[in-house]
Amino acid sequence: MNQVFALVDCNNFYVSCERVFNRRLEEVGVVVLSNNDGCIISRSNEAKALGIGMGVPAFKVRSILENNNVEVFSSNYALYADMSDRVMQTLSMFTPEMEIYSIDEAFLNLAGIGDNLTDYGRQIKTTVEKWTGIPVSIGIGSTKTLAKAANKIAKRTDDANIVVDLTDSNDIDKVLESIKVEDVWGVGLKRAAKLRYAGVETALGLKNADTNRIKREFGVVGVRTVYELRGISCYRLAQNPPTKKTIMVSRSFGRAVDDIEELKEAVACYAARAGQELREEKTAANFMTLFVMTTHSRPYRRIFNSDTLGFPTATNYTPELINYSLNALERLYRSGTCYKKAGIILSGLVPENKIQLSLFDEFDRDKSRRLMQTVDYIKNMMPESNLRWAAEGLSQPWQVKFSRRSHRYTTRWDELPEVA
DNA sequence: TCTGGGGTCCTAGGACCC
DNA sequence: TCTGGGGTCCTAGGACCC
Repeated sequence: MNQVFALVDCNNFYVSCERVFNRRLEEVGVVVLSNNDGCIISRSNEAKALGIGMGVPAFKVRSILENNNVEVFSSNYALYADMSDRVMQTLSMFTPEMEIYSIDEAFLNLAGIGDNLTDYGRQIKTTVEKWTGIPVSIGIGSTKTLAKAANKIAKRTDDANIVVDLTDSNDIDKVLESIKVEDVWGVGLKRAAKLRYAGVETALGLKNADTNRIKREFGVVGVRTVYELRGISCYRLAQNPPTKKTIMVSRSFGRAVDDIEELKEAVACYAARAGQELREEKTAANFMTLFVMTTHSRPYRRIFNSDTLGFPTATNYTPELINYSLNALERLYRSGTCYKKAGIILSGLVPENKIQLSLFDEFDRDKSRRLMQTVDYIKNMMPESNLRWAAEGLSQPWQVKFSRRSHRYTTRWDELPEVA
């Protein structure tokens, strides 16, 4: 049987989440900023029309924002993650198999659904919008890359109800010709420049490119993209989230930090977060890398320094992770230097029930596991409790800034929306 | 003055082994 | 003086994605 993929993508996702709880934001320019209110990472159509680019630093478009009364929000990840869950749950009712590809996108397997895929797509779209308040775009194709392309077309069409189905299309080529090569899934800045230099400017051009040449210039990844454009599927649906291979927790500070005590708090905080994620994944780490980054300093250099170490026994026990990370920090820290960012990368992840115990292990693993279970439980049930390890500090002056965050409407009792 | 965070996969090259 | 061939594993870096 032929494969059929649908790509469902939430429109301007973060902005749409804000709009669900704030009617005032309909039909006006809205943007959402990254951590520390640094960059623009989500824009309403009105904001896009003002020429505000994706990923641009907020300070560069400040006057545009102010002159046009654009509503500006800090990121509210608790809200977005919860809204994402709702969307994904709704989608899962329409397919036996789906892959959650990112916070705002999912691939659905629609093979065997029948002839009228467009109708089925519309049904999905209306249901998601009705149940969650989030508008979505849907593209359908015989490969993931074609579904992505179809989605692109759906997004740029004015008709709000459109679902683009390329499996039904006799003139896929005509559609592909209208897509710029840099808009093809898997073609980024570098590859696009090289392709254009070689005279390939559209998705159609890439589809018809000589595979030997593509292989030479772009390796197997490039060839796969060409095949996918030709309707030969190279990427399967990845089911029930594949286990992570690394876990990274890193943040820029709200301000420059030179005091090692403050740095220690931040690092302990990231280690605690990383440990929690390990346990959520039911994995333990064998390696840890700590990195720190200095502020920009003349002449425009950022110094990045890192230290990797292997644990004697794979672990997901937070106090242990904090200890190791603080030791690593002592090695990296140079007094008199201003730091702007730190982060922890955990790798060599193994299932927690398959930990190879060291002969000289002195920890009571069972006791520590129960302690972590209790801590995680309290944190999940009572996020407002602010339960944390002593090493994470109390006032946390280095904390990331979210000066314009909306309420966490769906995950905090104390921030429920009010009905006037 | 102010530029996010979290991932994956592939490749080339070096170390090492027989 | 001549100086093989094949394989694995690991790592760093590049490119891409959202």
